[in-house]
Amino acid sequence: MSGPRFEPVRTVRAYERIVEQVEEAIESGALCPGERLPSERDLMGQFSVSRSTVREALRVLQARGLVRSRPGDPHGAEVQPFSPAALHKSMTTLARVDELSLGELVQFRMVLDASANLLAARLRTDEQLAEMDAAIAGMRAAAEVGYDAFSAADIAFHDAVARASRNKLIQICTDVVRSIVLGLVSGKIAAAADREALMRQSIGHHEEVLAAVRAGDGLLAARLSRQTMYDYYVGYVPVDERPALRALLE
Amino acid sequence: MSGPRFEPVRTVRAYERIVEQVEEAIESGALCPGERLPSERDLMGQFSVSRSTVREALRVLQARGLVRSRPGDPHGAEVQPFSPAALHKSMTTLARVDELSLGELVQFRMVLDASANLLAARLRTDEQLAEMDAAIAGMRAAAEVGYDAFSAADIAFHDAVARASRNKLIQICTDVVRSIVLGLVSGKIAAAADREALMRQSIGHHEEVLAAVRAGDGLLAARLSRQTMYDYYVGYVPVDERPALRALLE
DNA sequence: GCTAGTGCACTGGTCGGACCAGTAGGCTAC
DNA sequence: GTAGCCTACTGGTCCGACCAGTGCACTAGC
Repeated sequence: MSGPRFEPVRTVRAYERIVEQVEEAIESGALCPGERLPSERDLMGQFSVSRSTVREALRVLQARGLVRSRPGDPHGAEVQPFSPAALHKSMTTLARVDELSLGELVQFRMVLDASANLLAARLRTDEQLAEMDAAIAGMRAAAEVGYDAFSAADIAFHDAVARASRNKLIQICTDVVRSIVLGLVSGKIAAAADREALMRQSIGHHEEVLAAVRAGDGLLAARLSRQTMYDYYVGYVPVDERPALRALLE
Repeated sequence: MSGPRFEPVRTVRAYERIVEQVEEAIESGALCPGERLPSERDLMGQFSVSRSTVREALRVLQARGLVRSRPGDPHGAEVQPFSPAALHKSMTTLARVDELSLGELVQFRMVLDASANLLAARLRTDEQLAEMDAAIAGMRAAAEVGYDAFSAADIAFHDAVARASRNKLIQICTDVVRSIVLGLVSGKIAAAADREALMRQSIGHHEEVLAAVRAGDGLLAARLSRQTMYDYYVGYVPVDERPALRALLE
């Protein structure tokens, strides 16, 4: 009964075809980071379209973080090395549209950080362990300076752990979600009256986590890191969201 | 010694200012999904720029998934509800550029799915439990039909678990990473000679996981789900990446 | 000889105008 | 009252133009 299966003809914009072709070239490795695209005027010849169309395609590619163009650059747009900037942008948008609550974000960080610690405890090298040591030393020193410095050292520690997990997706998501969370609460933390006590407590917690990582006890490291994160942020999470956070603690 | 601190003047393109303004309007809620932007010709008046500039801004907004324009639509571009499409796109790019290996992706799925199961075991409602039951029944029925149907039912189960976790970030990331993984391996699974045995085994594993969720045993559900995912995909992961996956298993 | 300075050719960013195919909704003819 | 046409408008694409900025070759000076 069914005749030849006709598929709906999807009209494809000219600039989309260009985006697809360039994207394909980059993803297939035909174009490597650092290499240059031809100039817009060359591209309009190669694709047989007008410059407006070429430019719209380049805008899309730039929005996706694949290329970057600079006015006056005689070499054309530059193919960018991958950066999680686009990922970061869309996740930030997601959070800002208020689709995501602070509780969900912190909960996600607890999940990611715990997993990173679990993996780090089992996969870390001695150099990575040294990095974590250095980061905690930095936290201790920075606590005397102020919250901003402390926060930076704190980030360095978590980054070292994430790197030790050897999972780039964990690293990227950790980075993205953390910066969103900090954007939401860093002002409140900096203004907190008892932030010195908070920082001192946090250093102690981090030392315990590191000890577990050093000992190779992944489960302990994961549990401690969850608890550390919980204690640090629970005060800023609305009361009705806290039970969901506690559901992650044993 | 240091005079007044001058910051470098960052030249901002006209179209970027437009993107920022519209983005702000959407993220602040001044523009809601479903609402329409003025026509391009109106916008060029409001922003005092040419239509090319307006269009470049719209291309960027469209690439970020915030608006969508249709040729001939007399009402102007439509503000889109948030969709993880942009997130998906950038993560897919990341995977295609080979920044992400299959091992890392599967490992990330293990982390997400285990967390979703842990939370689901502790937060699920009876309706959600019924959804999971239905999904497993669907898997059993679909296994007779073929791999595609089975895969769809499998997805339905994991989605139900993710929803029960009550964390939208987990749901979204689960969805995105899963579709990338499936894009990489679904062909191989469909072609596997022993896929019937694989499906039957997988159903059994899922039933065990669901039993743990039903019993409220979050730790068990998490461990079983990690193991299930590992067993299902380990055959497609390069041998040298497998130890990292096993590091997630107790 | 080499360096410092200049000029040029070309770039991307923006503008304005033009045409086309498509759509929605009002209007007309039945 | 309804079916079908008409029109005003849309977004997609093209063209040509101008500007400010950049890199490089060339030149003038040491």
